[in-house]
Parts: sequence; C-alpha cells; structure tokens
Amino acid sequence: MEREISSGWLMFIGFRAAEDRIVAALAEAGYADITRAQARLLAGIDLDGTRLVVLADRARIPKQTALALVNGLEAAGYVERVPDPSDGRARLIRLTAHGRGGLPVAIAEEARIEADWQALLGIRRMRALRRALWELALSADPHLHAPEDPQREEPEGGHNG
Amino acid sequence: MEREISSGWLMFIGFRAAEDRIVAALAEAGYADITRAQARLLAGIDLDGTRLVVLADRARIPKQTALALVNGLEAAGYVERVPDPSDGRARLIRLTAHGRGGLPVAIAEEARIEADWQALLGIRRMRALRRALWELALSADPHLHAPEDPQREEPEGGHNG
DNA sequence: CGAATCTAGTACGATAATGGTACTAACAAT
DNA sequence: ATTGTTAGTACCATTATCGTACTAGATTCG
Repeated sequence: MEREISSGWLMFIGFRAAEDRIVAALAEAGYADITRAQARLLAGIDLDGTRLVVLADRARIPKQTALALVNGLEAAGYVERVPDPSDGRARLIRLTAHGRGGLPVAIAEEARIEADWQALLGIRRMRALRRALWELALSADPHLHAPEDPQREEPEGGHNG
Repeated sequence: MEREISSGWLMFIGFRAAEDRIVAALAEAGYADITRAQARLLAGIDLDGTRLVVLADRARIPKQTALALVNGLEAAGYVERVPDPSDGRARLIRLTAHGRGGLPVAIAEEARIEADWQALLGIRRMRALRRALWELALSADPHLHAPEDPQREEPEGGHNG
C-alpha cells in the first residue's frame, strides 16, 4: 500500500535544500534578516530593476504579498523604488548598494550547489536534469521566454541569486 | 550580465505547478478549504498514521507549525489523533474517513501530472529525471530511506497525495 | 477627441503560517 | 533513582498570504 514519492515532491526537497543553503550563506555573511520569502522575491529582481507585478509573478505570489515583502526589503535597505521611464504608473524595484552586496554571496552559494549536484550526478546527467526541468518549467509557465541554448542570447529576463 | 535560472529555482517552478494542480483538483472536488501548507502536511501522512514530528520533518517545518496545521486539519475533520501503542508520549495522526475521501482525488491528479510530464519528456528522460531527483533528495536528506528500486520493498515510509 | 476598459501600485484588514521559548509527560540509559 | 532525551503542546510575536477595493496612468475604440 506504500506509494512512491511524486516527482513534484522530489523537486520540493531539492528546492528547499538549495534555498536553505542560500539563506544560510546569506545569514552567515551578515544578511541574517533576509527571510525565505524575501529571498525568493530578491531572486527575481533583474539588475536594472523589475516591476512589482513581475516579481509577484516570478515568485508565484499575489501582488499584495509582493508589495508587503518589498516594503520590508525597502525598510531594511535592500531595495529601492525608481520610476519606470516607460510607464508612469510603474516603478522599478532595484537592489540598493547594500542589496547588491549580498548578490555575490547568493551567487557563490548557488554555484556551489550546482557544483555539488553535478559532482553527484556527473556532468552528463546534470545537464539532462536541467534540460528536463527547463522543459517542464516552460510547459507550466510558457512566458518564461528562456534560452538555455548556449548559442542564443536573450536581452531580457534572467533571475538573480 | 544575465544569468541562468538555477536548478533549484527550476525545481521550485515544477513543484509549485504540481502543488497548484493538486490543490485545485481538491478544491474542485469539494475540498476547497485545504490550504497549500495543509496539503503539504497531509501529503506526509502514512495510511496507518504518522507522528507529528515526522510530519514536521517531512514538510520541512518546525513542529509548532505542524501542530498548528494539524489542529486546523483536525477541526476541519480531515485528521484525527490516536494514541501510539508503541510510545505513550506519541500520538499518531491519521486521516479520518472524510480525509481519506480526498486521497483518490489527490492521487489521481498526481498521476495525471506524472503522465503529463512523461508525455512531454518521454518515458526514458522522465525516468532519468526521477532518478536524478531521487539522488539529490537523498543527499540532502539521507534518512529518506527510499526505495525507487522496483525490487526492494520498504515496510515503512512513503507519502500520500 | 472622449468614454470605456485595462493595468500598476497601493491601502486596509482578516486569516494563515512561521518559529522562538518553555513546559509536561513518557521513555531511555546508567 | 537520577539524568538526559524526546513527543507533544501552549503561548506568543512576527511574517506571509490574499481578498476587497481604490487611484492614477495607459490603452482601445467608437
């Protein structure tokens, strides 16, 4: 009567393991006040700033939640809001200097995770894993407009740590 | 300056897509009051009952949070607590008849998700994906004591929908 | 042009989830 | 019997989630 663990749940385990490592790395580097929810939002901020609704979309939360998180991050000095020149309604949420300080930490830990996973699976299976995950992610979220082909280059999109 | 989406984040997308589908399927079948956090907890309940600390561990939440969720689920009639014959301190959290009613719905949707993903990737790559996810999950959580080998059979463990 | 429509951001508020500290009762070890 | 450990729980403060709804700037189209 025992059943297998679903693929979705396996993804949850992997995701949470990675997330915990990144948040822990940030905490150890002095960014101890960043919560997981905030980290998920920060991960969606492009280097040139991102709108609130886009952040909400990327983190799979309603914009009210994203707003609350951004308010907290702004109060903590991690992000700032600048007007969006292309749309008077919109504002771009950008990392402050303080926020950018955490980026290398997150990126480094992320790279370490990828390296650890690749060491476990081997480069070939790791690549296959990423490719498969990409296809599933795209089918779930068609406007991810993602490359993953090393040949192509997208002027837009892409997430941070 | 754009970076790739991390494998962990891709897992997040896949996981959330699956989770949303299951919660939506439950809602449509009349189980509209089950939240995502509750569903994650329910997914860890074995058919013969599971202890609170084990549920907390599986869902990656502290036991206080698990307690609050169980209280809510108990009040809503989804689970019940029975004494654990093997340990006077412990209690087993079990699905009630009402709770078991949602199981087929969740299991069916889960199967549909797996089928959809397999249709997308093909059976070979899907199997490779699961195998890779399993290895990563095991490395992150060594006491997952998981089979995945069709030959072996574990008397314990295994999650529900 | 101007009215209807849409969209980005925000406010307010109610509920749910998270997680710290700490207590009790039962078990385990010596 | 004393000590240490573990399961469950209570209490509580904070954070996160998300519904309803408003404002102001865009967009569409007659």
